[in-house]
Amino acid sequence: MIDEISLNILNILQEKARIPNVEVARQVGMAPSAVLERIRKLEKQGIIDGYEVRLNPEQFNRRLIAFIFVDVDTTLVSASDPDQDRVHDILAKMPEIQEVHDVAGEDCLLLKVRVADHQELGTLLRDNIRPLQGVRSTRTLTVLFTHKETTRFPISGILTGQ
Amino acid sequence: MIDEISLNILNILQEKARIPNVEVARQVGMAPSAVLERIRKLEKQGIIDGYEVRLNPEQFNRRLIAFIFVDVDTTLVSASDPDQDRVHDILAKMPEIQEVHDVAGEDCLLLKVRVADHQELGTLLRDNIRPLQGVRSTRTLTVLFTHKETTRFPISGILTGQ
DNA sequence: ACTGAAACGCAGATACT
DNA sequence: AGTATCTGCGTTTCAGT
Repeated sequence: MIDEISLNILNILQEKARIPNVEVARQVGMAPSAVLERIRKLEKQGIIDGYEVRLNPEQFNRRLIAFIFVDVDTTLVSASDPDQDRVHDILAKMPEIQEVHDVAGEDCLLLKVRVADHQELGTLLRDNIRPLQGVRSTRTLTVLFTHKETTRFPISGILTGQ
Repeated sequence: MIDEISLNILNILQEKARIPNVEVARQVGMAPSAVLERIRKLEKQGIIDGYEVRLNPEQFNRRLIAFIFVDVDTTLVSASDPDQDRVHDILAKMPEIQEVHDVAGEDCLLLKVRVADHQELGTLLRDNIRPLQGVRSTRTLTVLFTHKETTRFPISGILTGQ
């Protein structure tokens, strides 16, 4: 279980992760050493997975988001050399591909990619995705406008595995 | 434009954002004050958008990811009170919904949601999404397994708007 | 735009409650 | 699991280059 204080600390860090420990302590009204101990514990328990810098995709010429459904022939893949990487592993290694999911009911993978423009998307599909062994077909949805995009989710005290 | 040193700093912060400034300075071989100045500048330029803590969804009972296509009747919405929030604004305010995109070619919205289980997904669809004015239908894909999920993207010196 | 010095504030350890 | 205290170290400002 996780208590109100730790929840509070996590909420503060979700707003702005790169702030001094004392500042967190002030906001929760505790001694810095106590807060530090709690944060260390949350990290060790795997509740806190890490700290990331959020970069502006626009500024790095990554304006286009696309979702790609990849129809994979799994029988073909399992029949080949078992030592070789599976399609999803190869895809996961490509830096433009941010997400690789197995989805239910469609017998395929769903990718989220972030590229500069439609030309780069075309290149990625033609040169890196379609030629993969086991890939039967792809279907691509490009994003026109993004209204919301966050990794945050509501946090509450109901913790599992505690 | 952005130079090699700033690129280096950003890469270090992408690995672990909550590290001391001196540590970054050591890794890039510069004085802490110089690194601080660069980071402040990157923040002010909007290249660095913020710093986030990465929380483990498993530990907060958010095991299920779903992608939901929401077919929206835009004519109906524009005919109603123009002051009222649009469907995508209402959806964007729901904390379980992490992403709201307009997608090309389907005349609909694509949502990414993160919930506890299929029951919670059902509740979200039935009580919060389908009743919205203008929502014609929804189609949901649930994720069976996630092979990769990151917000990182390759960064290079080719900056725009500089 | 970077270095180095100095003042200040924080981190992390310890002892104790 | 908390506070109080202390030392060493990091942060931040500023003058100089």
